[in-house]
Amino acid sequence: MIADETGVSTATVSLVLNNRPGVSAETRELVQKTITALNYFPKRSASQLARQQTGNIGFIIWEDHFSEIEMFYSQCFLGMELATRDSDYYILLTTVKLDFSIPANLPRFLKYDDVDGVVLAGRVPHNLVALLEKRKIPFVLLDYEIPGKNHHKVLVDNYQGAYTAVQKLASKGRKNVGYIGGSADHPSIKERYRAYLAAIHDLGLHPNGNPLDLVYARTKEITPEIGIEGIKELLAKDLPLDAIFCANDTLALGVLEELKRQEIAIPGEIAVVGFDDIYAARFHSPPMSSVHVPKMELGKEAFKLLVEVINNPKQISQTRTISVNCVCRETS
Amino acid sequence: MIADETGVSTATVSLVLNNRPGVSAETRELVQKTITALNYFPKRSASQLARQQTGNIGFIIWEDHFSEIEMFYSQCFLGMELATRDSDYYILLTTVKLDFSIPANLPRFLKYDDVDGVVLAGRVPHNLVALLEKRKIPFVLLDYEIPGKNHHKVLVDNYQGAYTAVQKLASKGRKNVGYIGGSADHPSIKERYRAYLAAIHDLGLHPNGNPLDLVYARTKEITPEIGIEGIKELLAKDLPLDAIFCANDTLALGVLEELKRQEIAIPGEIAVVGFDDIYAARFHSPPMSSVHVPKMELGKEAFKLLVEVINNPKQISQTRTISVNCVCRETS
DNA sequence: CTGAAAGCGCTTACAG
DNA sequence: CTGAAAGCGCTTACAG
Repeated sequence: MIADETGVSTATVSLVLNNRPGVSAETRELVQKTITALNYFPKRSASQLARQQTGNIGFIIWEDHFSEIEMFYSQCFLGMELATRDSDYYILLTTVKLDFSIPANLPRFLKYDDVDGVVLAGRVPHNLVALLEKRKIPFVLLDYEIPGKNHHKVLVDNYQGAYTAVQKLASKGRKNVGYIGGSADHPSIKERYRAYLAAIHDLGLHPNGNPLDLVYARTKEITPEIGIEGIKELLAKDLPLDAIFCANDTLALGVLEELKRQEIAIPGEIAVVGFDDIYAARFHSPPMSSVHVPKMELGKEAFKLLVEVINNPKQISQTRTISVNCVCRETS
Repeated sequence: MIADETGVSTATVSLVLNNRPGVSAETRELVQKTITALNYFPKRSASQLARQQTGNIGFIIWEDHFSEIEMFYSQCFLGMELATRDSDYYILLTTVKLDFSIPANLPRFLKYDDVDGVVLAGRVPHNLVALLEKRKIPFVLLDYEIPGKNHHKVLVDNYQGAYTAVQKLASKGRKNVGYIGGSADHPSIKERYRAYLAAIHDLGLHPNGNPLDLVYARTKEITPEIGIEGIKELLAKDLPLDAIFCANDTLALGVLEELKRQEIAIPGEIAVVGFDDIYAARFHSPPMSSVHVPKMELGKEAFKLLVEVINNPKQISQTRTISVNCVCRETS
């Protein structure tokens, strides 16, 4: 079409379309011009076929995560979609169950090899990851990792975030900082807990020398109820307690609710800091202090990493860590 | 590949692949077998190129809607994605701003003609819709309509839902049912309001003969705060009031909050019913009564309609209405 | 620097 | 019922 119009060969048109050398300045300009004049765009399927790529990348997320009120991963997706706009990639979003059987539950785009790479957001079935490895499909994990495995991944700096949060609490004069957490087997939560312990130790925030006295850490799936239970249990101990660091905002929401119910002043008597900075935290009344995680950034970074991996599949596994900071609002 | 293995022509393989007549039972079976044996799948880009289609459908949503805590349209998307799995379509999800300029903000898949059709979820820029019409790209509106225009669309039965809600309230002996709404210019909200008025009239729920006394309807964007304002204003009138129907759950959440603050018994003194049945409604304490909207169904239906439109572009505009029902929980 | 040619892997009339 | 052939619209060596 452009070739007809300009009298140049399609080969040359292809070269300028893909911004490749080997074309004289004049022809390039001529072609360029008629391209914009005719509002021409190359047909995707044709170039894909010729290039032997798909131009798609998959975004896989546990269906529960996608529907969660936190919208953590939806925001990651959004960031990724935004980043994608400057590229030629399209994203294919699909959800999976954690209880994942192959090939029954395999996303279509994996079954039919319709993606050049995949990002896996949050907790995903390990056998899915194993399949990706076996099939040598480039992928990166987003806010998740599999212990003992070396995968490309982008993570939140959970340790730094939690440490900073406790530090801030200490800097405001809090002496007895408790911890409430669920999902203790989750890598991220583990890190946050580890950082809490370290900070308590480093900053001399031991209550009576035994920091575990102010710790409520369970393996159960995180819900506001766990937060409620946690704060109840901690309060029942009747030890000095003037602040709580929660492993995430959902828990903190529960904690706040219970403190309110017991008419304990926030932050007067007890300060509360969460982690993730979800919408509900910012819009809570009073607005909640939390470790802000830049979710869109995470998605963007995952995309960038994935593209690198696609272009250079055998590079060694990379971990990209996104730093975070604690934003103080009215609960601390 | 399959052709080589079986000694049949690629043309024949293509026929069985696409389940088309004109192949003997034996050859068909032979081909079928080696297809599954070799775990073969046709290459998408090749068939797309030959068929002159893209196999993609776009899902366009206002970015604010996508990030809203209600997750209404995310759930629609999910339902659509699920429906899509039995088809050959992939969904390309993208967000837009309401303030939409062409071509600057045109989604890539529209710019490059990479979709066979589009579903527009919720409120979308009207100039975008106009562009779709002009370009003759098949599309369906999901939970939205443009007054005066005849588009393919799938809607919630807002009228029936609202009417039923008021009816239920009446059946429980409520005599003075108020209304609180925002976004009064939104087609769905209008319908709900219209149904409220009709129900009040039909059921003889006039307080003092003037139903508008118990109405708080604003044009402002819906937020819990509008709900708070609304109930405050209604209460200030000091008229008999024993129930509130809210145009949606977000408002109802605000109403509930304010009633609690004022220590008005729910539903003892005032019953509250919302609309949409978002997560936050079900998980509110106490669980909120609401008109349940099957969001995943909506997405599924939109997909089905779109496919029909793609296959038969010149059919006259269809409106598919999804019926809803009021689920009574503890606030009514 | 430029074009002719082959190839990517399908589908679709068209003969036979 | 089946195959040979052309075509879909690009890209990529390869000559010149």
